Amino acid sequence: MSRYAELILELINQSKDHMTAEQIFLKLKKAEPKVVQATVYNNLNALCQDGLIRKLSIENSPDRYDKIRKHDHLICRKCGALSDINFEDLTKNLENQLGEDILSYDLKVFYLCPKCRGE
Amino acid sequence: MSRYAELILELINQSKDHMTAEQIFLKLKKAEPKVVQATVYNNLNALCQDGLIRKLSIENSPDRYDKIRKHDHLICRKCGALSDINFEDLTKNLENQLGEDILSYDLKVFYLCPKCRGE
DNA sequence: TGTTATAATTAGAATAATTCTAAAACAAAG
DNA sequence: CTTTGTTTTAGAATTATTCTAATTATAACA
Repeated sequence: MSRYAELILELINQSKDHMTAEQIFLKLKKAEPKVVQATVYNNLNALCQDGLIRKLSIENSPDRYDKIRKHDHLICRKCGALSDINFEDLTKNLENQLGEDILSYDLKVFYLCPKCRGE
Repeated sequence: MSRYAELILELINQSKDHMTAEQIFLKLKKAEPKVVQATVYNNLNALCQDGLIRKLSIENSPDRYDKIRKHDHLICRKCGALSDINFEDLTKNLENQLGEDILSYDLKVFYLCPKCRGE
C-alpha cells in the first residue's frame, strides 16, 4: 500500500467525521504539504476497491468516505448533520424477505435532530 | 406547477427506471424539443423541494430521480443493476431503537443479481 | 553501484454534473 | 394594454472528479 494511502486510511479510521475528499486533502496537507488532490482521489478510489473504506453518496453533498465497520447513518433533514448509529443488524431479516444472500446494505435514517426540532 | 414540471413528474411516475437528469432531459426533449437542461435541473430541484419526487444518490453514478412512494432498492454489486423492492416497513422498528420519530429512511441492499452470480 | 523495471506522485488539462446569471418569453391581474 | 411575477432560455461558471503524460521514488538485480 502506498505511503499516502496509509496516511489517508489512518485519517479516516481515526476521524469521527465523514470527510469529503476535499476535507481529507486539506487535513493530509497539513502533515504532508506536497500532496496534491489527484493523489487523494487516486488513493481513496484504491482504498474503496480494496474494501478498506467505503464511499457514501449523500444527496446534495460531495461524496464522503467512511470506515468499513458496519454501521448505519442518522441524518437530520434540516441541518444535514450526519452521525453514526448502530441499529440492530438487519441482514438475516432482509435475507429472509429477499430469499437470497445479500452482500451488505446501506441504511440512512432521516429525522430532525434535537437542535433543529427545538426551533 | 410549471408546464415542464408536470411533464417531468409524469415521466418519473410512469417510468420503471431510475433516470438521471440527463435521461429525463433526453426523454422530455423528444416531446418538447425546445427544452433545455437547466430547465430540467430547475424543475427536478423544485419537485424534490415540494416532496413530489425524491433524489437518489448512488456511488459512482450521477443522481437519479424516483417516485415518492415508499420502497427500497436492490442493487447488484457487480453490474450495478438497480431495482425496486418492498421490504417490510422498518419505521416502527427503527423508532423503537432510536427512541425518536423518524421522518423516513433510505435502504439500499447490495447483492449479486442472478445474471452476475451465474458467471 | 549503475541499470532497468515498476509503482507512486505530480501538475495541470479535461470532463461530467450541476448551478448560476441575466435576459427573454410567457402568463396573470389590474 | 401596462405592470408584475413566474418560467424558461442560453450560455458561462462552478464543483467534483478523472485523466494524461511527465516526473520522481522504490525495488530488483546484473
